[in-house]
Amino acid sequence: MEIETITENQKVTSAKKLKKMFGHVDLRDADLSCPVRDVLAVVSDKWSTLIIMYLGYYPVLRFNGLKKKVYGISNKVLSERLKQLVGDGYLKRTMYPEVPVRVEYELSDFGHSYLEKLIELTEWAQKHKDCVLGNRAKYRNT
Amino acid sequence: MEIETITENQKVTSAKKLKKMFGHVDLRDADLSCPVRDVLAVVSDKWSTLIIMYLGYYPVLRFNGLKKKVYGISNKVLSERLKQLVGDGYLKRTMYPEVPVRVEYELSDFGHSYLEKLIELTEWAQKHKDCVLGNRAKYRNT
DNA sequence: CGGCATCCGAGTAGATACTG
DNA sequence: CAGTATCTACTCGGATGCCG
Repeated sequence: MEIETITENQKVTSAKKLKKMFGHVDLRDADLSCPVRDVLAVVSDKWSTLIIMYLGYYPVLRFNGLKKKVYGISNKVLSERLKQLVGDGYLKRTMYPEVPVRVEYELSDFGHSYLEKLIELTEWAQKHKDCVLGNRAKYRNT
Repeated sequence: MEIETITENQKVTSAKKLKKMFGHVDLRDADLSCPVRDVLAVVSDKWSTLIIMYLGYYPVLRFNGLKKKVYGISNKVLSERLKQLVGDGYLKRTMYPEVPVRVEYELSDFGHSYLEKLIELTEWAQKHKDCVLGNRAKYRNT
């Protein structure tokens, strides 16, 4: 017993969903036309994920605040990611034209919706990490 | 009306989950100690995702079969990803010592479990892609 | 057929310094 | 404070050729 058993039925269901998703898409432009890939690009990114998670934890953070939380990120990358995340609508950016300026970042509703998915995924990952690590250990005979 | 509304309650729930997840983790080694990140690494990868999805669609595929399906992937990367996916337990690799050899890849139960998560995420992405693309269009004034 | 070894080019991250 | 600019270093993907 390693993980919960996957029934044949579930497999078929998955296959059907996949068929609906890209069964009709020509293979050749699967990654060109795929907007999903595009959206998923955010998941892919280590820093973006951390930024979003920290903003789910601390509702509002400023640039240097984020920089402290997201340990190890450089100015450049943080600023890039923030711009991208704001541009894609995950974050809301509010600027207060004081002196010195104050800029606050927080999750948008869309960002929160995304965060929920991200948390689900993370929970799954935590539940199964031992499985992966176990497998990895077993194959440590290169 | 852009996306389903996120209630305050949901936000609080997310925050609590996050707290449980890494509230106790020291920031400094968040990405060192984080096994989740590790597991998530697979999601991050464009090719791995495609491989897993195609194997959810076609139950069994061989090297060159995969290469045809996962259009545009190079031998090197395919072989790397396969090795990694097999090593992490997502895929099962069966070799038939015929001449010429035949090697078949299929999803393990763990892989199927992962695929379900992946599909969920993809469905979410599809549902929200317009939102992202819309946002992106709005911010096209750099 | 099912890969692995090698080389090369492009993109990306990181560190540091500087500006409104 | 909230970034931008620049330079370097390194990784990663793609193409090609070879081997059991």
